[in-house]
Amino acid sequence: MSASRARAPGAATGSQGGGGEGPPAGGAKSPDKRRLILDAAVRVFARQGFHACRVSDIADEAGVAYGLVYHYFASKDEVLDTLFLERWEVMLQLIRDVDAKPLPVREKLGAIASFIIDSYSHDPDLMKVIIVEVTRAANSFGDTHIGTIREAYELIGAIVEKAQADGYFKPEIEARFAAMAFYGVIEQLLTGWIFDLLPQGQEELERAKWVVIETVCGGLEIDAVSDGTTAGNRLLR
Amino acid sequence: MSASRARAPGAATGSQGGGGEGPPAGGAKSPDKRRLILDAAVRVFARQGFHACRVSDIADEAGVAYGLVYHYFASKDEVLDTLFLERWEVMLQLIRDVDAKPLPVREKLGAIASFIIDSYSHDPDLMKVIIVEVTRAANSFGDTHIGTIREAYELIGAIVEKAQADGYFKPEIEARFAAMAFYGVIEQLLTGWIFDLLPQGQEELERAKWVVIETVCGGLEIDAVSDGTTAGNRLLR
DNA sequence: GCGTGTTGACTGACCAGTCAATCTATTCGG
DNA sequence: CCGAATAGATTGACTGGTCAGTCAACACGC
Repeated sequence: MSASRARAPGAATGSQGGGGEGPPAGGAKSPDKRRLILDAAVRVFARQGFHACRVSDIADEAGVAYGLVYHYFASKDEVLDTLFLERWEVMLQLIRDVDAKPLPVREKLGAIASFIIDSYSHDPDLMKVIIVEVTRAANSFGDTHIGTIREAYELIGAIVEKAQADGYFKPEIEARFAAMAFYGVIEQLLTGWIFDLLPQGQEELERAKWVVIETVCGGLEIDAVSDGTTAGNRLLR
Repeated sequence: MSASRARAPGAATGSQGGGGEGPPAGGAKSPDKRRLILDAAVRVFARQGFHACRVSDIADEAGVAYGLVYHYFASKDEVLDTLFLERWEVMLQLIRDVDAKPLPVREKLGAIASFIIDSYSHDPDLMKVIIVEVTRAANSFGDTHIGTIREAYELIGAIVEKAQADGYFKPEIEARFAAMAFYGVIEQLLTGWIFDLLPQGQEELERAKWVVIETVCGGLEIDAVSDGTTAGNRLLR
């Protein structure tokens, strides 16, 4: 119906502190059913996929009645929209913050790669859902959020551009392409973990951060220590 | 039900020569309705997405009766399976062929990147469908074809491994990771074109091949002329 | 006794897949 | 050569099941 409703004003990440499921116990209201539904949806979407699951699966997983899902969300779509936007917004903010700091490119891009990989490490299901059902779904959801997704690419592109202007990165590789390449490497690694094509111990994830930077920056940087000696030996088609 | 049927033994790419739609006219049989349906499905899947389209949309697009789709294919799924396998098999063969030739890594990987980008250039809709509906769909189809998809990664990984053994690529970046990175960059560029986030003239596509190689190989290769001087300056956390 | 939260049975639409009937081409006996 | 028999291609109305979303009623705090 009326386009997007955009609930969830603040960041609202936190909570989820303790472990148990059980009833409220404490004094305050019941622990935000809305959040309960959202978290359950992540699990269900990750397990069965957005299209293959029913709204009742989400309700069951959350342990609430079917109708309550529609009390908090206008539609099944809105549940996914909310999950995506909530997380993507956090990432956009991180990129902006990182960009604002006076750091070398390697560290800026490293911080972004780390954030994404840590996000996966912290909540693999959520990242799976975002990537599989939104980011990579050119039809349906990808189309709806294309503007938001694009913003991330542009922000990264701006970082690359600045690095080029400062003489750290080769100017002949267009910044937009470089940004896509950088993001593509990260997303493909996540995909590898999601599909279980790549080993995913804590150690591997940590090492992957280094690999991303080493691979991409290595190719983007002007050769070596900018000593002048080894510059432009084999490139320049 | 019974798993895969795997029609389409040969490659069977070609056909589709002339332009017009109209009735057969000539003498021979009507031009392979099966192919007609497959080609129509590509267009419909690309336009509406696999889940959002109805089988009747495919039949309409192909200009055949609804039931005929089921004469040639056991299910809607099988149509997509066929499209994917048909194309992926061609790519796997190309990678094997390239690997068998005695070429420098840059040229091997360049040939693979070129093939994929040319495939997109030649039939964007088909590549869009394969990437969006299969390759990146961790649930449903991605799951079904995971083995076939993985084969491509492994083949590329083997190329990287050999390059490492020959001393062209850094041994400290695991070959499997490097292969994912390489493929990830390409897929993300295609995604950029599919979503219209990146300019896509013939010139851009051609240039992209170079960017992929320059970026990835640049990061993977042992620094410059392997002089020993600039090695391991800032890495090794 | 009002509003927010909560329940779950119900409905209306939608669509994958079926099937009996019709059409077309090819074979073959006479 | 012709017409009957056979097999495959083609048609589209119909069915059965599934599910997103609705709604009337109930719970409960203030």
